[in-house]
Amino acid sequence: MKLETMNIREMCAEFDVTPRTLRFYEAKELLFPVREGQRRLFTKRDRARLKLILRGKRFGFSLEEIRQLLDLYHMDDSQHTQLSKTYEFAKRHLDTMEAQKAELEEAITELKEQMAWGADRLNELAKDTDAVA
Amino acid sequence: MKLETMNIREMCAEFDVTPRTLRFYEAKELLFPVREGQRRLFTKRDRARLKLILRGKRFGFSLEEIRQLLDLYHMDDSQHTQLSKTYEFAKRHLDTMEAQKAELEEAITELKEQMAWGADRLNELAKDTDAVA
DNA sequence: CGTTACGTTTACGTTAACGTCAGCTTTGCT
DNA sequence: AGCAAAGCTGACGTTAACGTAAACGTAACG
Repeated sequence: MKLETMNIREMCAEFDVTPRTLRFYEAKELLFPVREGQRRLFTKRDRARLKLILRGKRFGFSLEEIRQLLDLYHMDDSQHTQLSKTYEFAKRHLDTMEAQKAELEEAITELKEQMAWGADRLNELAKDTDAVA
Repeated sequence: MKLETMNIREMCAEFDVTPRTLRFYEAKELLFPVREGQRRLFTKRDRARLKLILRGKRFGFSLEEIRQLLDLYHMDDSQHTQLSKTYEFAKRHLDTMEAQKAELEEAITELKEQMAWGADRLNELAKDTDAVA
């Protein structure tokens, strides 16, 4: 079973992106599909990376930042000398993510407060309408 | 005390942005500084909005999305007819933020796992080095 | 064996979010 | 009065992240 690979259409369908996007990510060295003739075949590794790429984008990271981060999830023993450096990078990244989480929680709280205020206004309006009716 | 307003320099200093950015945000109707002659004076309201703008950016929202969201924090009684609509919009936004929070937590967990793996590698390397030494 | 469908490369176009620069006012200081 | 600093308004430049279109390859299908 060599169904480990997917063609470009299948990738697009699974991740809801365009072919252009996948080719663009390859050009930027975010993905490394193998070739069958001239066609691209995306491996399991590419799918794992793409998932991380899209997630990173949702968090507001640039593709360049994401490219660096991807290495964190592909550390292997061939990178002994870089491992320590990569680990430090990961740690910093973790810090920013936890900061982001804290800020997000604050934002959620504030928004909820605003919505409570809005709900009160709506209730008052409803009461007025009832009184008139 | 009319120190409620700040000039453009003070704003830049406080929020670490350039004058160009503030003028740009005004052009995009994200900020509404009053004018003293031709100069801009940023009010407390502008500062509150800018804070939200910058936060929104850190979460990966576009300025246009942010512009819509800003109204949520400035609902007043002059918007009776729009209040309900705005409230629904806020609710959807809250959902996306909570989804984002969930995803962020997942990402943090995964990254920690990767780092644990990396820490193990580093420990092994240290042991090998000790054995040789 | 033609044509339809899918894929490729190359290259120019587009949008968002500012950066940068030129030229004009206004203000504060001397 | 003179002049530098701060601010203003265009207007063009720039970068990231793709979109879009042209021109070509090739594999399967009727």
